[in-house]
Amino acid sequence: MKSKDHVGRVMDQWARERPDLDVSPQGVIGRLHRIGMRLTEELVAEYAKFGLGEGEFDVLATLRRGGAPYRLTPTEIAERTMVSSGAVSKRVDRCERHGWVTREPSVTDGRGRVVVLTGAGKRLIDRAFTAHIANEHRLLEGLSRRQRDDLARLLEQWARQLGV
Amino acid sequence: MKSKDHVGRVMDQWARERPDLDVSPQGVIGRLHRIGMRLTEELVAEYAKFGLGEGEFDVLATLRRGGAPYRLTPTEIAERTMVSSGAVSKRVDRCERHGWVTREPSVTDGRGRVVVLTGAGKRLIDRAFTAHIANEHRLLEGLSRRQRDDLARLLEQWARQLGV
DNA sequence: GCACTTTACCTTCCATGGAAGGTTTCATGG
DNA sequence: CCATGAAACCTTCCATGGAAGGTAAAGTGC
Repeated sequence: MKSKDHVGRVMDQWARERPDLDVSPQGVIGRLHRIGMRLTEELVAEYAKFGLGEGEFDVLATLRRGGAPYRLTPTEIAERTMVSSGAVSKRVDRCERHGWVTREPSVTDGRGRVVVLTGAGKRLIDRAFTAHIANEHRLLEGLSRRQRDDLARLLEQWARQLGV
Repeated sequence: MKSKDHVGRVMDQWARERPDLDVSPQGVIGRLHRIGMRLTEELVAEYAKFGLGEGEFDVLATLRRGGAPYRLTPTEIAERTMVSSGAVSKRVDRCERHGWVTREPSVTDGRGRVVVLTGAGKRLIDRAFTAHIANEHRLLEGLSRRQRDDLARLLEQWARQLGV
C-alpha cells in the first residue's frame, strides 16, 4: 500500500471535516495546481541561468517561434502569452533595456508599434530554449512515453473545453 | 479533422523553427501551465465573491481542514501552502485585520505563535468552500468521470515523482 | 471635414510574494 | 550557567503583474 501524496492527504482531511461535499475534483485541480507551482519553480531556475526572468523568456520565445522576421505587436504578444497589455509593456521594456528587442513604429498604423527581436536576442533565446526543452524532458522523466501521451491527450481535450 | 488547441499551434511553430528539438514535453507542460492559469482565474473570481483573495482563502481553508481546534503555526501553514514565511505573515495579517483569525502566543515555545480560526472565519470559509467545490465541479464538466479518474491517477504519479 | 467612438499602447498606482536580514527564544556543549 | 548556533516569526526592500486611466491615432456617421 503506497502512501498518499500531499493532495491525497488534503482530500482525506476534507472528507473528514466536510463529508457533505464531494471533493473529488481536487484530485485533478489540486494536483494540477501543485505540480504547476513546482514546474514553474524549476523552469524559472533554468531561465535564470541565462539572465532571463519568466516574462522576458516568454516575450523572446513568442517572437522567436513566430519565425522571421521576428516581429509582433504588443497586442499580439499579450494575446499569445495570456497577460495584460500593461505587463507586456513592462516585459518589453526589460527586454529592450538588455538589447534583446527594439521597438519600431508601425508603418501602417500611426498608433501601432512593432517589437522586433535583435540578433543578440535571437542568439540568446535559441540557447535558452534548447536548455529549456532539455529541462522539460527531465521534468517528465517520471512518466512513461505512454503516460505522457495519455496526459497530453486529456489535457488537450480539457484545454479545448476551457477555451485556452 | 478537429483544429488544434493553442499549445498544439505553438508546438507546430517550434517544429518549423527548431526542427532539431523534440518539443513534445510542451504537449504536457505547456497545456498544464495554460490550464492552470485559466483555472486560477476562475477560482479567484469565486473567492472574490466572498471578499477573499487567494492567499486568505488558502490560509482559512488550511486551518479549517486541519479540524478542531483550528490552530496551526505560521510554519505549518507555510509548508502546507507552498509559500514563504514572509508571505504567510502578510496573509495572516490580512485575515487578522478582517477578524477571520487571531494570533496567540504559543504556550510551549516563547518564539512561537499560533494562528487560530475565529467563529466568523469558520463560518466564512465553510460557505466559501462549498461554493469553491461547486465551481471545481463545473470546471471539470468537459471531462467524463473516467477521464477525470485517469487524469487524477496520472497527476498523482507525477506529483509523487516531483515530490510535491 | 468635423465630432464621437474605438483602438493601441503606455503609465501610474496598488496588491502580492520572495529574499534577505533582524529580533527573540530555544537547544546544546562545555 | 554561559556562549554559540539554530529556529520561528516578522519586517523591509524589491520585482512583478493587474486595473484603471491617459494619450495619440484610426475609424465612423453625418
